[in-house]
Order: sequence, then C-alpha cells, then structure tokens
Amino acid sequence: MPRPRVLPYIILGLLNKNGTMSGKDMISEFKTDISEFWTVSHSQLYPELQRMVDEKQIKVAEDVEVKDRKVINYVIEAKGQETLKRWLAEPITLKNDELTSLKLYCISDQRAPILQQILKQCLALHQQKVVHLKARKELLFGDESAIKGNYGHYLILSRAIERESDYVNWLQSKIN
Amino acid sequence: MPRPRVLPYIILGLLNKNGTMSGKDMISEFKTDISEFWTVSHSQLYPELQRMVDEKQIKVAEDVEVKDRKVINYVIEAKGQETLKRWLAEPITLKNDELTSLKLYCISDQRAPILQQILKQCLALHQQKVVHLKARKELLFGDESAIKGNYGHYLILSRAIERESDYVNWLQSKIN
DNA sequence: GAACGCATGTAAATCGTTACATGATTCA
DNA sequence: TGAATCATGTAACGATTTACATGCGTTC
Repeated sequence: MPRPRVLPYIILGLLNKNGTMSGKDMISEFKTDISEFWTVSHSQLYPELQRMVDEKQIKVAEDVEVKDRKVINYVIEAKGQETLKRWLAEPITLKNDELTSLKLYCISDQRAPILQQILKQCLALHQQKVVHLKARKELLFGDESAIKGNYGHYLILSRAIERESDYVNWLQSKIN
Repeated sequence: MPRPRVLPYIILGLLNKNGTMSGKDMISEFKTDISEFWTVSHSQLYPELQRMVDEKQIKVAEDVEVKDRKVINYVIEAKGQETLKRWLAEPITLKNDELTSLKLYCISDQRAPILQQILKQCLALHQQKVVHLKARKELLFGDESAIKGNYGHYLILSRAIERESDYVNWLQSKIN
C-alpha cells in the first residue's frame, strides 16, 4: 500500500483557489506562502501535472492571452474539484495531521462548513495528544529527581505539552 | 549531494545515553519517546546498525548476560562519540531545525554547554521566523478586507506567528 | 544571430515504507 | 515435537532530491 500523495491535492487546491496557473506560478506560490509547511521540487511538479491532465483532474488552459512564452497554463476540471473535496473531507488522524495546514490553506471561504469540520477534528486530536503527553511526563518525570539524568528528554516533552496546549487553545478560539 | 541522514545520529544518541542496547530496544524507545517527532521502520534500522559496525561507530557488545535469544546488543565506540558530538555542534539552520528536538533528546546533562548553544541558535532562528511571518501577514492581510477571500491562508499564517512567538518565549525562558 | 535566461522536462541516486523471509526460542 | 512468537534480515516499490537537458525568447 503506497504512501498517500500530497502534491496532487495541493495542485488542485491552488487551481481551485486561483483559477488559471502555470507550473511556474505554482512553484512561486509554494515558495512564498507554503514553504513554511511543505516543499516540493519542480522535477516533481511537472510530471505530476502531466499525470493529472491524463487523469482529467485538470486541463491545459487554452489562453488567448500570453502564449509568447512556452508557459503552460492549467485549470481545474470538475473531476478535480470532487477529488479536492473528498481530500478535504477525509478524517484527520495522527498520520495525516501534518497536512491539516495545507488543507486549511486551500479553503478560501470563512463560512465553508468543511472548515469548522476540520478545526473540530483537529481539536479532538490534539486534546488527546495533550492528555497522552501529560501522562507520559507524569510517568517519566513525576519524580522530579529523574529530570537531572534526562534533561533533554524532559525539555522536549515539556515543550511538546506547551505547544499542544497552545494549539488546542487556538483551535478552540476559532471554533464557533 | 545526498540528503543528510538522521538515523545514524539517533542511534549514537541512544547508545551514548543508555549504554548497551539491542535493535529491538531502540525500536521500542523510538515508539514510546521519539515518535512524537520522528519515526523509523525496523527495516531501516537493522541495515544501518550493520553499516555503523563496519564504520567502527558502534560495536557488538559481547554480553555474557542474556545470549539465549538471538538478540544483538550494541555499544558506542569512541569514533561514534565524536560523530555524535560533531552532529550536536552543527549550526542550526532552517533546513535542519526539524532535528533540533532530536538533538536535545540526546543531551542528558542539564549543564552541558552544547545545550545552551543549541537553545540560543534555535532562538535566533525562530526570532527571524517571527519577523518574516509578521511581515508577510502585514503585506498580505494588512488590509483586512483581504482576509475574506483567503481565510484559510490567513488562519495558518496567524497560527504560525502565534506558534513561533510562543516557541521564542519558551526558548528565552530556558536560556541562562 | 549568438549568447544567455528561463519554463519545462528527464535521469539517476537515495530515502523510506510495506511486505515478505529467516532462524532461533518458547510453549503447548 | 511442532506450532507460534519474536528479533532480525531482505526485497520491491514509491517518493523525493540533485543534477543535467531541451528549446523557446530576449537581448546585446
């Protein structure tokens, strides 16, 4: 069972959000706005675009505009919009939570129901994380004398708890 | 230029911290204490252990103890300790910062100079991140009317700023 | 019109995961 | 003794990165 792919969905998300885009445009947006969370090289992007055209997820935009250059512009197809919708609606799990920011990035409309759905699932997941991490800290460092001999471990565990707790608070503040 | 490897250093870190360990022991510690930050499959671990024995970074521990099972125990060698030391001392950059938690995990002693060194570099890096993210937010959403049409983007950018700011505060609290 | 830049494209090498395999130990 | 379990080991595939390649357009 191959690892689930990310790139095709980001491509769909960008095209759905921005309309017509070239590969170059996508690379540019990846770098400026998405590199904080995810990166991709152009040697992955271009073959993927071809594959997605074959799959009818996207199509080449016959722009009357700028065809001076060898730029290829793409637009999303109906099938692609459904694929994107299904991806956004997938349940959030420990395994795929690293993609949640990317999913949110693809949602332009503040009132989209899927947005609240994602935030709520994310909240539940990270609340569990906090519980788990706190239990782990209590187990390992409940006796504070254990901190001395494993200070680095203690540090990152403490930090993880703070980080997750902050995230939980933020998520709650964004949920209706 | 191949991507820098992580696994060998974690192996060295664990052996340096715990003394004698088998592959199974490492897998176990990966799962319980490190899975929050990093994962590895056993099919990666075992060949890597063999490679590191060949390189004299570690060696098989001739335990008189439990040799009933086919368990193979390892200990770190002097060369491995130097390799580990060099890794911990590498400058922290945007590229390798995702490994910082793993590095901290390998440092048992609260008073180790390398600990403060890492925390300070990490602080500088994330302070820069905050500056960059805030500038980006000002540029994109300084005009609040822009939020409506790109709400997801606004959300994750805002969250990133809070997350990084919290991290900066935490780092400062841990620095002498 | 020759050289360079740039969007796109291709190849090779590496990394990492899943699935499967081995051989020893335990236990019924 | 034979089945099951377990630590270790191997194979195959997909994903990702680096390096290199193509070919159009601009510019000097």
